[in-house]
Amino acid sequence: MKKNAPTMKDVAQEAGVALGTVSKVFNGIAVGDSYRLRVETAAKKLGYEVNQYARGLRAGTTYTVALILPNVDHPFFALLAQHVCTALMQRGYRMLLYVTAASPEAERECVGMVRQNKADGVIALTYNQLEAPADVPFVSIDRCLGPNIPCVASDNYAGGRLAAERLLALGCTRLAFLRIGSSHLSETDKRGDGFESLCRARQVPCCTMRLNDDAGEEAQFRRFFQDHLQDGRLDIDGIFCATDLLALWIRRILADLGLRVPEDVQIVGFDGIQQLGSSAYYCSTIVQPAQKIAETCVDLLLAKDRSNIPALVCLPVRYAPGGTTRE
Amino acid sequence: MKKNAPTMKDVAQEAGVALGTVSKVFNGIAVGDSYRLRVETAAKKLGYEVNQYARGLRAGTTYTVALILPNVDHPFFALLAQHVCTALMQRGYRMLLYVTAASPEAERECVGMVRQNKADGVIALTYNQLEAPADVPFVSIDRCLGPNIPCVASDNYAGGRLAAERLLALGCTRLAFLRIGSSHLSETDKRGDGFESLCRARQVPCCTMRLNDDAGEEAQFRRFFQDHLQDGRLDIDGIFCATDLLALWIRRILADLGLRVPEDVQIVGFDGIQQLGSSAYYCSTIVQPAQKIAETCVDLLLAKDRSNIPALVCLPVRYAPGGTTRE
DNA sequence: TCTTGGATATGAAACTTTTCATATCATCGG
DNA sequence: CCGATGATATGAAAAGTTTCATATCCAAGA
Repeated sequence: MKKNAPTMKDVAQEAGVALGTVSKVFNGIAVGDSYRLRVETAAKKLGYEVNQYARGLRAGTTYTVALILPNVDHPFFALLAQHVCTALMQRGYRMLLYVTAASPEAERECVGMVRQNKADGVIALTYNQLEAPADVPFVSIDRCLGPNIPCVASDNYAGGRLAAERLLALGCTRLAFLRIGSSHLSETDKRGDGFESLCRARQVPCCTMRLNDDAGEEAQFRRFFQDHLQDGRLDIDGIFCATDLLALWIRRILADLGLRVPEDVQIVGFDGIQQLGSSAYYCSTIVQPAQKIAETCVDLLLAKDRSNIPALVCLPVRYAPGGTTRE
Repeated sequence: MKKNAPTMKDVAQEAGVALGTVSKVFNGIAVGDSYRLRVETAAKKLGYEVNQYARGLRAGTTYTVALILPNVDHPFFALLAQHVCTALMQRGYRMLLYVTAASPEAERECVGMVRQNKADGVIALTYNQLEAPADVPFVSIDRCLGPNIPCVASDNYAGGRLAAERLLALGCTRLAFLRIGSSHLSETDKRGDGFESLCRARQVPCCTMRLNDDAGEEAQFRRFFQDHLQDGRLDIDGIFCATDLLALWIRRILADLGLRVPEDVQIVGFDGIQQLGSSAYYCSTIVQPAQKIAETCVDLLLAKDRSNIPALVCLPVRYAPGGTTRE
């Protein structure tokens, strides 16, 4: 921090106006034009900039929002972080980023850190159910945390149905839903619900594999596919993976087993990350509207009128086909 | 921000001690044990937490560092952001993230925003040469900004040499270096220098393609390869791409042209992003030590003794081979 | 001309912390 | 037993802003 930075007092003196007038100018409050001009030129001359800490102390508003994410090297989370950051900056706010590695303690700690006075609001995507503070505006992504905490998510249920619909439209007749990790009661769980619901409605066989994330994931998947392999042919021809990253993984396992995508099996992922869109993979995906999610979170958080904030906002997803030309 | 949060005064009253004593307790200054205990229990009872804004105002230290990046949905930048965030949190700091979209104005604006008083220090990776403020600790990544601004980077030159060495070791005899965008005078330019230097030393032919990033990139690449294509065979058998993302792109163009990787052409990228490591691509990469870079930046920024800060820190890279089994 | 009203500039108070000069206390050497 | 010493608690001042009650000004209406 600069040592002897010019203060409002300096600007006021330079401009020959009162302290309060300078304050008004920098807060966009009505001030006579001649005054405004004098203040602005004086401020420019002195190189004055508002001290956010003094402002935060006095006014209680810091123009800072905290974003809490499990990590940011997952492509979807990175996208989210970027869009939240941009949306905030457009509105004159800055973003404090916390990464938790999905550990419950870290998540609680992060919420604690922003709890009292380190941010005007919090946007969080947590893997664990935690108690959101009632005393700071809070928006949750992908998980309902409580009656007064709005939750923003993709329409995961519709996304799951869409995935099934598209696989069927592609001619698949025996579907599977694959996910990793035990249910953590988030909105994302509804992907599977939607998928299975459509399968039931169309009376299409659908098997589900929920994988523990604690041990030997890859081996479990290999066994799963070997169980479904008969005479070198898979008795599954359409797979819906709960995330794109999982889709990439599955795709590689299938390749190792000598199965071709999309000729032998069709794969649909979920997230809409760039890599999967690459035609080299031939996987389709259900695209989450990352930018829309980010902007919705920011708008909800910064809403002046906090009287009727919705409990859950589901945003529409879309289907993006994979590449169609074989390498 | 919480409305009527307990203050130090409340804690002091509750504990029956002076204000200054409470302050000392929260700043780790020597205090009698009985006093410390009383303060701590009182603080816990009241749910008191230090108000960072009052502290920032009075003490001038905010325990906040700004990270300025062109974007965060590039896998390498995401990795960097994550490691910087973690390193800062471990040291009791928090991270303010700014994304600039690489625009010169946005970069200058971001530096301006943190200039006076919004952060204890700045870590920046900028695409444009800009004037770093002298009044706030500043560390630059991948670009030397001035005599008093330390720059942290991978050893790009050695990385370029390593790439050439490995391609030759794989049996390649006619190499090419591909990069996108005009030189922007950053450390990353040295990748090409190192690569070409080793080619010269070994007397291996090496052509370089620098691509303007303003128009028809893909078409330019296609033409480049078509110019080098004779009777369906490429007169290049080893390609070094300046970044992994470019490598992925090139790989796809080659596939479209009917060329196989790695049978017909070997590709080495640079960055060490996860996706390229995936065996589905058969591209090798020069891995940048993202975590080490992040930690070095943070340590340099937070160094108490600012008397002998190095001007440039080059960190060692390593070679990571691509997948070896064909799908 | 005098009053009234609206608009806007003024300056002191408040926000919560850290810092620093002063006050207090116990200990120790003489 | 007394004065000096070192350690540590105390409380006022200061940091730069916003807010609010008050003061000022100018124009309009009587």
